[in-house]
Amino acid sequence: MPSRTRPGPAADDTRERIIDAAQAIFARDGFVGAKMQEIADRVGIQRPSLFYHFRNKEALFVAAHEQVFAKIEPVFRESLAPNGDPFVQLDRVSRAVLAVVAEEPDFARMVARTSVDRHPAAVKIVRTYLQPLIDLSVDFVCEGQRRGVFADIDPFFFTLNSWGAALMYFIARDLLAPVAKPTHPRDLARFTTTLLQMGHRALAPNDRRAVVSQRAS
Amino acid sequence: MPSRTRPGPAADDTRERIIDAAQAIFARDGFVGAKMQEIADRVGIQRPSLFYHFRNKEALFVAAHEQVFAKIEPVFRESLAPNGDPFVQLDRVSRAVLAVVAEEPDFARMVARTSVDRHPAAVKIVRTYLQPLIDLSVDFVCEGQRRGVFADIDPFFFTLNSWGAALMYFIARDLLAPVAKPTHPRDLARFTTTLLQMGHRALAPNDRRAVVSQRAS
DNA sequence: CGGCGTCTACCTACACGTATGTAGGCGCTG
DNA sequence: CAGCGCCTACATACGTGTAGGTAGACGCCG
Repeated sequence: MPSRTRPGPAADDTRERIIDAAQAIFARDGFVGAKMQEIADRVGIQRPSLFYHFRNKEALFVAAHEQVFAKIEPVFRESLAPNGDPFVQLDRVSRAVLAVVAEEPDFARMVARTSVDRHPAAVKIVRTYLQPLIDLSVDFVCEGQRRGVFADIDPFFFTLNSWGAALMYFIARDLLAPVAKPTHPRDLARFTTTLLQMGHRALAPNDRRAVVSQRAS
Repeated sequence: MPSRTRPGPAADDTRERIIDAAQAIFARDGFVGAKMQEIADRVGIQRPSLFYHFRNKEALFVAAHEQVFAKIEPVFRESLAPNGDPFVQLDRVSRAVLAVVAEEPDFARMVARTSVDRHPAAVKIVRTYLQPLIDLSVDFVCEGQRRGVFADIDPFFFTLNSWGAALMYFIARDLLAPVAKPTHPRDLARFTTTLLQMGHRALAPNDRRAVVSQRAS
């Protein structure tokens, strides 16, 4: 437990460096793919020393994810704070999350990985840290729908759609287009937000005829 | 290679069943996470028998993905065939892909996994099978932009955004909401298409004022 | 103030489980 | 009887976690 009375001066630093290294490795390789040896190498210590700081691989996995979600959660929660105009909230959360993710691309990969992985360790992370954020999103959409501002589509689907759209870019970018020009996060936020806003406006309860006519064609 | 002169009556069937099982396991666990033992169990044969049909794990991995992309690729390519109205193409490809994916959820997970995984085996799959589809999407957006129909945003970003939005639902659905009511693929396609259409219309070169005014607020 | 015990942080060496891939045998079927 | 398809048994490699040891910092106490 972190409630150590007087931790050695260097030890605390090492613990931090282990978590940082673990984040990068786990983000890239997932729980099973990640090797403790590589994490140790990156920190510059011997592998068994990791077990001095963390009980086992899963404990390190949890610690690494805890740190990531601890950074994302407040940003997310504040952006979705009640505001009056759901579209303003949508705009805020899109920009805020993209800003965080843009400077720490590992974040996006970790979130994506835990979503895809069915390994018990990953599932536990999702249940504990990701699910609440998803719920928050879903509640937000529901509230917007209750007020008749958002379209009457499955809020859960809408939420996942949005998350997928936002995350995919950072996940696949360096793999698929190593030389792609780095789009500024501001522009990404602009497009994503606009996309979602327009989608919702188009499907909003009080203006649904456009969609119906499209489907009829 | 599948060019076997006269495969025994049962052998060919077994090979098929191995690939089917492998698809499910690889989709769930990725290359490293998947265990040959579990694949063999599911087929109902002993593990070493897998090596009679496939040289090694990676060969099976490739075969499983080959089959998936072989089903998706033509659907995708035909939907994006030149048509005149890019929005019609957008609509077609969205519906077509979602229809395929809806009846074979493993497809979505395999595509997502290979995108996230950095394992050499997965990277090779992406390079060989996924990259061409991505390129096709990017070309489609570029063509739409050249004609002034689509907004002038990074086509690569737009493509990944769309893929992410479409895939995420099927990836995370059963994990995050085991009891969510099953939305009909038709409705998903409707929402996704409309979202993208509206986003593009809103950002289209000849009507960009709406966006600018939104950003100014 | 110097010697002692102890704690931290790390090391080397190893035990153990598990996963892939191979060697060789056996039965069925054309 | 030949060979396909599958089996049992095994070789080998790798990855986690443990046992136990060591160097140095620090408090303490005679």
